[in-house]
Amino acid sequence: MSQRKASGDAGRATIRDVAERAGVSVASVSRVLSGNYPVSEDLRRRVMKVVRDLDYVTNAHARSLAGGGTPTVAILINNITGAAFAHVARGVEGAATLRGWLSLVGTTGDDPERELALVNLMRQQGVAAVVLLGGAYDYDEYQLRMARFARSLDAAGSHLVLVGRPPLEGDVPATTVDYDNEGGAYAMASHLLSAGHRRVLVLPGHSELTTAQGRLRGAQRAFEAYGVPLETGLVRHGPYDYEHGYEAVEAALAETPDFTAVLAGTDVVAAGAMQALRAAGLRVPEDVSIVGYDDIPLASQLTPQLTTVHVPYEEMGRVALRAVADRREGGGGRRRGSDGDHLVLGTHVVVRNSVRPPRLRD
Amino acid sequence: MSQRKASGDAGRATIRDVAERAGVSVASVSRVLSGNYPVSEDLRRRVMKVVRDLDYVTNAHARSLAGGGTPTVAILINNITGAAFAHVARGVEGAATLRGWLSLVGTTGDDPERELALVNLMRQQGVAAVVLLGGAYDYDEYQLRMARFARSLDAAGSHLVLVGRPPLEGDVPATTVDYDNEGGAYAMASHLLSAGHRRVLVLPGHSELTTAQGRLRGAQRAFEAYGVPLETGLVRHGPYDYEHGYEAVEAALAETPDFTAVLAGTDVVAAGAMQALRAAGLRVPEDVSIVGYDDIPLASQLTPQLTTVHVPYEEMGRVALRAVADRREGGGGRRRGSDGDHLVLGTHVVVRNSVRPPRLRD
DNA sequence: GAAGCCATGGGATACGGTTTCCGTGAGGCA
DNA sequence: TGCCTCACGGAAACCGTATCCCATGGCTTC
Repeated sequence: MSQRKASGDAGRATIRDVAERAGVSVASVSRVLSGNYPVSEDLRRRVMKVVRDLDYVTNAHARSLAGGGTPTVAILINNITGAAFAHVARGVEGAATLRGWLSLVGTTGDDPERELALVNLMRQQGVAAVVLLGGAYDYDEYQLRMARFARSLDAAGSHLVLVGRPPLEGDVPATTVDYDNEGGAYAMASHLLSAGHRRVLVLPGHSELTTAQGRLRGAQRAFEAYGVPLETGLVRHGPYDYEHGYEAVEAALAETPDFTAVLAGTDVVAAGAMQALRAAGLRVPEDVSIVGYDDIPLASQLTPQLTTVHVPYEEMGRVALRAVADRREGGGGRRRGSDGDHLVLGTHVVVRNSVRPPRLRD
Repeated sequence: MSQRKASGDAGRATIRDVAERAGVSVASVSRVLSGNYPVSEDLRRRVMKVVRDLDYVTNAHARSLAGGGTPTVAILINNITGAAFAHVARGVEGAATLRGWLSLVGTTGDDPERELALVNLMRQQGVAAVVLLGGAYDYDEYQLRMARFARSLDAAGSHLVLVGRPPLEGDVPATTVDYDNEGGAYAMASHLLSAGHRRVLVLPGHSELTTAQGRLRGAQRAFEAYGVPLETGLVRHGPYDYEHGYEAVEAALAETPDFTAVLAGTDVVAAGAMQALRAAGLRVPEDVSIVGYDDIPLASQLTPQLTTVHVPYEEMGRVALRAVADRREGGGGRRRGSDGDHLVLGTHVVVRNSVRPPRLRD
């Protein structure tokens, strides 16, 4: 009685159960199912019937242990509810599905501990790649940390992909998919400047976030190009959220109320800024112009619709997955440091209705 | 030379490599790592040193094949960029992480084929549970399809969880986590009615979507309770998106322009409706009131901030995971059809600034 | 001082597939 | 008719880990 399983067993059916019931060998069942070996039509029919009867599916763990198995990509994200990240995730997931790959997802909540734990967890899972989403904090430790991740994953036959953050320095086995962050900010600021705005409230984001740094740099370059000084008193740092946009505008209205436009680091920040302006009795765009960054759906759902910078988030996700898939098929023998390790996608300004030439206020 | 692996091997290190290098048996390494068996301090130190040197992590596939392994929950979602779904996903993922569980995610894109493929894929992965997110289309086939999924997963030792849709009929091994959809709509409609609105444009959603049906039913009940007829000419069905909200209001303004409020099936639909009203020169809420449903962040980011129905999406996700975790620990021997199989969470109206008493228009 | 016990470590086996290596039967050609 | 080849089925060796069972050594106890 301690044989194999009892017959009326509740657990899942094994390939042996199928073989036995079909009166064939285990190998034959495997061959029918993987289809990489010629089998007679009769055998195939017999096996498939039992498979349907038993509602059998192969055990993915056993399969990948034995060599086969579905490639899996891990998506690590700060906050799954951020619209931008969600779009990248969709790009990755969509492209993965297209190739029959699986997607694991984990959220780090900006916690380095959790990030480390997740990377290790994904390493255990033997994922083909780990995709890290979102801007990074530019601490000294960061570079070392990522380099360690990259090498660790590389040694395990996996691969690190950074999306939406600057590439790692030195000879690190990682791929970066980035967008022209600074260029977008340059174009956006130029748009405001060419409309005649000179005193612009800038809300770039956290000063230590790489994306915020790039956006601020782009704006600065545009101001320089126009020969307009970017007053430091009109630059306010803070998190990429609605509350920050609201409060920053409130504070600015109290301290330096003579700005005629707001250059927000994010569409969500722009939404907060817009609300605060309205609360103060100012109209958008008649009294104050506003622009955002990201071009998430919110941008076109606000009234007025927001002029903003389009970032190809979903495309970035697709590109990221394609990069790892190619590398995996190409035998991974690519030399490091080659161009394929750093992909940059373009951004562009989307003009909607939130910008007008400035007009004097009382 | 055809022994095991070459020493300078590029693949990941195995437990045997660790054992060999530490001069102990494989069993000892396993015991040190899982920590469920007494080992001497000396042994632990020796093993851990080698583990660090080799940067070894256990192979999750082998582990789960051998009996151990991290439980995994699969989240199946129509569209990952929907804010509501994202919040449920966050709830599930957060609760999963808290317990050391892993989260797989897949998007179905409303395609039954893909849904089936994903359920099977998840079955192969041996997931502890499959969580299906979002409203369902009330076709005849649906009940059968879900019942088949439920039994199939149940037979494989997994479990189906439906979130945000009505429970399955009959004796089906599935858990449902739902919210008081109809009650929320009833309260929301009552809010408008008690403000004095009588002619209300209702945009419930697709007529075959279960959530839309519930929201319409709730509104109807409220109108009945107030003794006000709900005119069918003022009910317009359509998808839950911004464009539908916009177009429905445009059409209504052309055909039946005497409504004083809009009861939107979703916050996003409300955003579209709001935009269309503005485009027609109407003010919100002075000329027309608007209410939404879902209470996604967008609702409070619009101007004016939207009065809407709060749905505890994230909480639902947490509850869903807790349900499967409990069932798994409780030995799964629960009788079916008991109360634990259908959980309903409450909804409530969140009053913001998008409703005013009606006033006559020209 | 000897016997028994507890604390540890090691060897073997099972988990569920894939795949290689053979064996065997059928069919073609001389 | 006999031999060789081709095509497919079956047995067994892994994949990497957990765990059961047993051996061994030191220590307690009589």
